[in-house]
Order: sequence, then C-alpha cells, then structure tokens
Amino acid sequence: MAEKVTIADVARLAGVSRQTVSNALNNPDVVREETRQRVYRAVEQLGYRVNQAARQMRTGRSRLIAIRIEPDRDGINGSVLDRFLHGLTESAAQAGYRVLLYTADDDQAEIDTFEDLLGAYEPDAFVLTSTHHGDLRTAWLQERRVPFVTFGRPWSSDSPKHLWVDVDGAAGTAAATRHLLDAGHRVIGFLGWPPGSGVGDDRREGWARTLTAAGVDPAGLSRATSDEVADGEKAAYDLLRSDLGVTALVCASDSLALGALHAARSPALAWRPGRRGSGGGMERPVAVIGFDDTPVAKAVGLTSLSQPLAQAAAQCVALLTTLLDGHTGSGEPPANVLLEPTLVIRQSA
Amino acid sequence: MAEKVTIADVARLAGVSRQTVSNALNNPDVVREETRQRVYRAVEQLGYRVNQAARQMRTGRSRLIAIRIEPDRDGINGSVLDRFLHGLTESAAQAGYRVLLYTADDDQAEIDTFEDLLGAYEPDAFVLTSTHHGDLRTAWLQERRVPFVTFGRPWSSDSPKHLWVDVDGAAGTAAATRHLLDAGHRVIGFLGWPPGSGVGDDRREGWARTLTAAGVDPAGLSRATSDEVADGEKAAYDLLRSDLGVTALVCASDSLALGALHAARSPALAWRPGRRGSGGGMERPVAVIGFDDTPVAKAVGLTSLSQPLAQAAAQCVALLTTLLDGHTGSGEPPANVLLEPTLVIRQSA
DNA sequence: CGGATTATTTTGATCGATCTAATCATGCCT
DNA sequence: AGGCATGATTAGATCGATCAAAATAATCCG
Repeated sequence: MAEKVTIADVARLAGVSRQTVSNALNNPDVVREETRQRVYRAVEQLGYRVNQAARQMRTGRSRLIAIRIEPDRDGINGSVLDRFLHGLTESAAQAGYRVLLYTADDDQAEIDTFEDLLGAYEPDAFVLTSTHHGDLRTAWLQERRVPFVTFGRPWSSDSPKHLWVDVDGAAGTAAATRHLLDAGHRVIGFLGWPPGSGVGDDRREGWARTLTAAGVDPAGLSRATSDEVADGEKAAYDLLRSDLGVTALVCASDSLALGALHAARSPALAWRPGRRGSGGGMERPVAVIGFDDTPVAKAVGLTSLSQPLAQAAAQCVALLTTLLDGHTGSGEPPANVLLEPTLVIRQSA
Repeated sequence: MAEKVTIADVARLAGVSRQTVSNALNNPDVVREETRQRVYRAVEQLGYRVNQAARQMRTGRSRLIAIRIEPDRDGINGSVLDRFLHGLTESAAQAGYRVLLYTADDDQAEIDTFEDLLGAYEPDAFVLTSTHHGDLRTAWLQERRVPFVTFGRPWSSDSPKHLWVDVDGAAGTAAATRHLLDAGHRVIGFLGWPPGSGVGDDRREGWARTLTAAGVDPAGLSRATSDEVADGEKAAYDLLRSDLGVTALVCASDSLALGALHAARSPALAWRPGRRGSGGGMERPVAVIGFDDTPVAKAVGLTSLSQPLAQAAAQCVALLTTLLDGHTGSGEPPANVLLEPTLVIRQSA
C-alpha cells in the first residue's frame, strides 16, 4: 500500500501544530491567511488526505451513503435503478460522499441490514428505492432519527412525512396520451398493473385524466396484469380484438409495451379495420408507448417515457446534504422534488 | 440515531475486560469456553456490533471492496456489469465485506480515484472490470501493492501477473457454433468487433475454431463493426446477401445479434434460397445467436450465451478473501478462474 | 509440595483525526 | 502604561477498537 501521510506529517512540514492543520482544512477562517497558505502547500506537497476512519471516530460522520442494489427482477426494467445508482454515485462524490451498497430480499431483511450497517459502518444516510404501500422501512429509520431520502413517494397516506424525490408518472402518461391524441388517435387504451401499487395507479391516472379531458371515456379501455412481456401481450391482444376500436396503447412499463407490440403484430388482428374507417385498406399499425425508456425500448424502436434519473439522483444528494451538512438556521427546509419524465419518440408511436 | 453500544458496555455486562471481549470475538480459542459464552450472551443482549472505523484505525483493514460503476454505454449490454455488481455485493456481504462505489471516465481518472479512496476510506481491495489492452490501472495498483482482482483477463501479453476471473468467451461461441452445426447449419457467419479487443477476438476465435473443426473454412464468413444495433444490421445484411449461403450467425453481443435479426427479417432477402437446396420453398429463417443474455435477448426471443455473473462475482470475492484474510502458509496460492457461459436457447436459433 | 509451564485475563498504549480549553500575540482604549 | 477583548495557535483528552506485554490463574510433574 501507499505510505501513509497523517495530519502530523503535514503539521511538521508546515511548522505548525496538528490542530492548526485541522483548522486550516475544516475551519479556514479561523487561521491566519499566511499560515493557511503554508499548510495548503504542505498538504499539496505530501499528498495528504484526511483519513475518514479517524475523522469518523471523532465526528461521528462517515461520509457514506448507503443504498440497496436490487436483483434485476424481470430484467427489462432492472436498468432503471442501475442508472439511478450511477447518477447517485457521481453526485455523491461531488458532494464529498461515497456510496455503499447492500442487498436485502424484503423490508425486514433490509431493516436488519440497517441495524448492521449503522452499528458497523455508520453511514450518514440511506437512500431508499421502491417505496410501496405499507413500507416498514421509513418508520424504522424515522424512529431512530436516521437521515434518509426515498426515491419514490410515500404511497400510504398514513406514512410519516419524510424527504423524497420522485418522477411524476401521471404527467408522463398524460404527455404520452396527449401525443397520441395529437397524432389523431381517439380510442387509446392503457396497459398497467393491478390497482394497489402506487406507481401503477399514478401512471394510469395520467392517462385516464387526459383521455377524459379530450372527451373520451376511459372506462373499459384499461387492462391490468403482472409486469411480464407475455402477460402484456395477452392483455393487449384482449383489448385490441374487442369492438372498442382501440388504435393506440399507453403502457405502464416497457415490458408491457413490448408485449403490446407483439400483440399488435399478431396476424390474427390483421383483418381489423384501421381507426380511420374512411380510407380503404389504409391501416395504420397500433401505436404503442412504453415507460422507462429501457435499452429494450431503444433496441426495438419503442416510443417510451424517459425518467430523468441522473437528475433525480442529484436531487436526492442535494436533499441529503442540506439535511446533513445542514446550513442550519437560514434557508427554508428542504422540499420534496417531483420531476417530469420526457417522451422519447421512436417508430412505435 | 441508535444508542451506541461499545465494547466497553459489553465488557461491563459480561464482567470482563474490553480485551477479553475483543478476544472472544476475534480470537475465540484463546478465551475460556465459559467466559466466551458469557461474552456472547452480553453481545446478543446489547446488540453489540463492532465499529469498523475504530477497528480500521488499529488494524488498517476497512472491510471495504471498491468497484467502479460505469455509465451504461450503449445501453443493451450495460446490464451485464450491473448483474455482476449485484452478485458482488451479495458475496462480499457473506464474506464480511461491503462494496463501495466510485465512477471514473477513463484509466487516469480512475487512478486518481484510487489515490483518493486509498487515502480516505482505505478500501482493502479493488475489483476492476473492463480490462483492456494497455490497461494502466493494474500496474499502478501492483506498484503500490494494493490487493485487487480483475473481472476480465489481462489481455496484453506484457501486462504483469495478477488475479483474475473471467468467462471463457471462446468456449461460449464454440458452444453456439456447435449448436448450430447440430441443427444442420453449415455455413455459419460471425458478427463481431474490429480486431484488437481481447474480448472480441476471443469470441471470434471460438467460432472459427469450431467451424474449422467441422470442415468449414471460416474465411470470409466474419464481419466486424462497432457495437451498435444499426451497424450490426448493416454488417449482417452485407453478409447474408453475399453468395456464400450463410444460414446462421453467431454474434459477439446481443446488440449485434439484434441487428442481425432485423437484417434477417429484411424483405430484400426473402428471395434468397434456404440452405436446404433440396426442399421446395421450405425455407428456414436465418438463425441468430447473441452474447450476454441481456434483457433484450429475453424480450425478443434471441438465443444467447449467458455469463455466470453471480458465480464470477463470488469467485472474485473468494480470491480476494484468500488474499486478504490470507490463510497464509497452508494451501496453494489462489489461481485464476475461467468460467463457461451457457447457451440459453430461444426462438432465434 | 513448589517451581516451571501453560492458559486466561487485564492494563496501558496506540491508530489519526477533532473537540475543548488553555496559552500566547496583538491591537485598542482610557 | 495597563487592562481587556479579540485573534491565532497549541496542548491534552477523546472517539472505539486492537496490539503488546504484564499480571494472574490453572495445570503439570518429579
């Protein structure tokens, strides 16, 4: 390993005491200008870097942010959290923090890990993802006054208040629906998940709201299923072969959208009349829009909603730093952040 | 935050000295059985957990493993490293280590980060990914005797010896080629990257070797391009419309394979005779096999080679722990590990 | 039984930083 | 000139663990 340079080495070279070095670095305005320069030069010359472990002992701050890395469940949507993770690592580094990973299979296991980590590495904060109804984690952390932010809103109404950053799913599906309306579609279906998941309900709501505003009744135009390509295909097929005249689909995920694309290409639907009843034979393929703009979407030319993940991560770090390095007193308390996804238009719609 | 439990608290409750508690935990065979039990009970009762920062100060070990998280370059193949990362986090946790993330845009930036991290957090080891020709990182780490493993072989012949874990790409493409031969294909093409990338050359070699062994000359049956779907499509199209009678393609990545699938579906090729010159009109579609078994492959039904990433990660941790917690003396020195990918068969071949 | 061995436990110092409080300089004002 | 507030720097203690070495207890054996 490299030679260790301690604060004492710097002090010796600069001809001052350890404490002055510490002050020059952490509390510059308490040190005389000339001395500070001398210390800086010594630091530079020796390549000194503060030892986090030692600092942590005294200050109780580890400058670590912990986050759980999830197994890529179905695979397609897995990349979302990974992109978030990359953004988080980058933003954290800029703020002088590092990201510590852990895994856990469920809420309880995660709470056990909280305990482990807090006892051993003492991360300064946690970033929680995949918030859901009846989330046990937030209450646990709050009880112990452990700082944290969630990427995802608290979906339960009874869940305690805490900092969060999220992407406005409803705004996304609303934009998608508007895009389809602008392109001349009227009867636009929705493919989502069973009610009860905060994220899913939110995304459905944006579609329903927009459709209603355009004078189309969304009733009956929506199907719910699990987040699998095959299930999405079945549900889409079911919706398309009905007599409702659905010409476009907004989906809660790229997985479902991919299924919808398969269904739309199904030869069994070829005889269906295009939505423009007028023109002869001039049929447009069913338009499909996904959610998350995953690599799969890019690969198959699926129009999809892209979440500003790097930005969301940066906001998480921003909230945490104001909470941790709290410029207490001045300034308003940190507010929650709701970002808008953007529609990435490709061939499918 | 939670109340802090220190080793002194445990000692008090167990009625022994701090050092005895430490011994009971780290050096159990030096403590009397009865005392050990008493200490364990106290630990349990108080929920004591060793403070890593304090331990690190004395021992110089942080029980942290650092790894770089890369931006998802093209997107499709990005998930590979993420899956590896998940496996690494899990295996590391089992071995009593945690994973620390960092980012860096190139070798030099990464080396700067090494310096930063080693000075501040003192990770016990690094895991390097994406090894390449002329890799600056390994030499740097070795000079400073920083323990590390690479996921990926050292491709330069002059690069110094170090621990590595890798997946045998050649064995993978060989298996894919054999699979196609078994299915009756003879003229099997290869879609890869320009020579010079270790990984790419390795994968091409497995295909060429197997084809040659089957009595087919691979010359002219291979195309090289950048790792983009569109480029793969062009290259595949070029190969398929030639007079060579190519009926199947082995690809160096799922991106290329996806391009190949698009090309194979191209109507412009429809008139091409199937490889079974005998049967009338009975044409089989061009078979395509990808590499990495990414979500995209699953989504579009692409047969692909799956890397045992969790296993690779586990091996990395295994190598590191024998290196770090070195059961020195006994046992042979840790050896490098070469794992075999498995062929996941779907509709495309 | 008594000294030598071995087993078990304890005391004191230490890792590298920061906190607290004390010391030493300096400038200002009457 | 003396007193005092303010500025700049330093000495000593401390965070929680482990290392080294000393102290104490248990065991052995002629």
